[in-house]
Amino acid sequence: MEDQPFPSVWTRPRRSGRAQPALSREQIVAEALRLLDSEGIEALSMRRLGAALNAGATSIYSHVSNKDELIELVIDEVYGEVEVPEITDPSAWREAAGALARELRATILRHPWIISVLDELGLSYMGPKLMNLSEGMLNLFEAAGFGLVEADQAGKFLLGYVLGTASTEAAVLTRLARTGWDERAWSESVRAAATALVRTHPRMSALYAAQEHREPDEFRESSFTYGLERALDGLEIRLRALRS
Amino acid sequence: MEDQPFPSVWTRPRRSGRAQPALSREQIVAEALRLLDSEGIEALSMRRLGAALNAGATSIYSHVSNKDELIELVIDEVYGEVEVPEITDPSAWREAAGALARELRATILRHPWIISVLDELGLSYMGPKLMNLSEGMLNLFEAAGFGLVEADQAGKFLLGYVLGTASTEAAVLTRLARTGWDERAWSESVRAAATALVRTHPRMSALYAAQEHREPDEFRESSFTYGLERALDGLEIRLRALRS
DNA sequence: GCGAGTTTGCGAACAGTGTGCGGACGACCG
DNA sequence: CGGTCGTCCGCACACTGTTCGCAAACTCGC
Repeated sequence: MEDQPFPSVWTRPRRSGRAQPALSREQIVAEALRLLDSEGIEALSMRRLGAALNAGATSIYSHVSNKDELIELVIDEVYGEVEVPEITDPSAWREAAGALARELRATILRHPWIISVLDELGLSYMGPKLMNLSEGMLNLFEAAGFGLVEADQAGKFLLGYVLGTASTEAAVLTRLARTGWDERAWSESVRAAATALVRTHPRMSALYAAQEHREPDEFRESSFTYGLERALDGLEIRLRALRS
Repeated sequence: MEDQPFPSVWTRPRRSGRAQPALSREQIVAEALRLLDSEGIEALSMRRLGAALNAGATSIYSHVSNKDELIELVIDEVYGEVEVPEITDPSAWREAAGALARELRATILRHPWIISVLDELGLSYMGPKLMNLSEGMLNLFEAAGFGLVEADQAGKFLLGYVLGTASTEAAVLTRLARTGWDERAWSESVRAAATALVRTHPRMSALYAAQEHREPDEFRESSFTYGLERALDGLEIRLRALRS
């Protein structure tokens, strides 16, 4: 980090050395998260991360065995941002589930790089923060009136929808950030391309024409809300069937 | 490719040369897809792909400007595998939508590497095969009774659920393939880990205990079906409300 | 107080990546 | 026949994750 004109044995400054432990796993994970949020997935290299920590790249390996493991830790950290509402009154379930879904979406959109790392999630669900999230979700849906096993399925259903939808949104956002485009201009160009295909794809071109004057982000959000309501409706009629 | 003892100008075999065009975009995409399916995402390097085509790595760049562009082409190819059912009778919509959802899930699970490339999907929806898919989906939901704009939202809802759920499944599968584990053994170890957390996570440990003797893949599928039914229910009551 | 052992930091090196450059070559057009 | 064009590809560059081995510093038993 601090450059050294003569890297000779004598001139060595303080060897940076072992002053205090200097590096900790928490620090590393936090810095990785900051790097990811500000510059995206391809900015996270071990060398850059090391530099950001005023350390060498390989120093990280004392606290984390792998880049994959590091990413798992970061992902679990992100899961920790999601707060699961607690309810006692079963009639409050719908609002609570909706709030959970919205918060999960917001979390994904706050860290859009997470979708390029989705294939690591298969194991990371053993992470403590995700365990808490799952536990809270089971709690929520049990309080709503589902049995334990069905509460799990209901939760997976809702989270599946949110994950799929928000992933698509995040893909658009990262693409825009990478190319430096504006979301409005981009959707204009898509609309133009779609309207050029009237003959083969009449509904698509009609669809884009109908949405000419909508703000893209407001449109994305209202689409999300539409699906969320349908999902909650589906759960609600199932709950009604269970009660009778 | 064919090794040459003396790479001198005279001894040169036939320079392989320009016999026939030898490489085409279709060929490259097909070979990339084969490579991805058989060995996963990290096996796809330009050098390996070139070698698989009996060509040099950089030859590919004449037909495709980028690795990212190549991946977009491959993704669109995969979308082409999804067949959208056509209906005329509105009452057949539920079955048709369910079939579409199942087929999309099957397609994702057939190409599980696709989730590690999800962040490219943001633009690739301009690909012709995906356009066809979208057009067909709009058709389906319009025939079911939705207006054009709402048909789009309904389709995004259903596909969002499928994408999210199948992504999670694919993540598990690729993880297993990478580590060489068996799905059954893996779910056993997860269950063991979960039951050890009774104090802090009672519902999770109870949940895993209750599912001790289920076959993991059958369980995944039934969870998917559960969510699919809820999603279709949600759409159905909306349709009923529209009709009255 | 002091040597032994463990932990941490890190420079060098290795195998591998995507891709720009420039040359070579075959095919086609005038 | 000459020139231009598109394709093929070896080389090189800047980068990646990770291993190895060594040096420094902290911890602990005596």
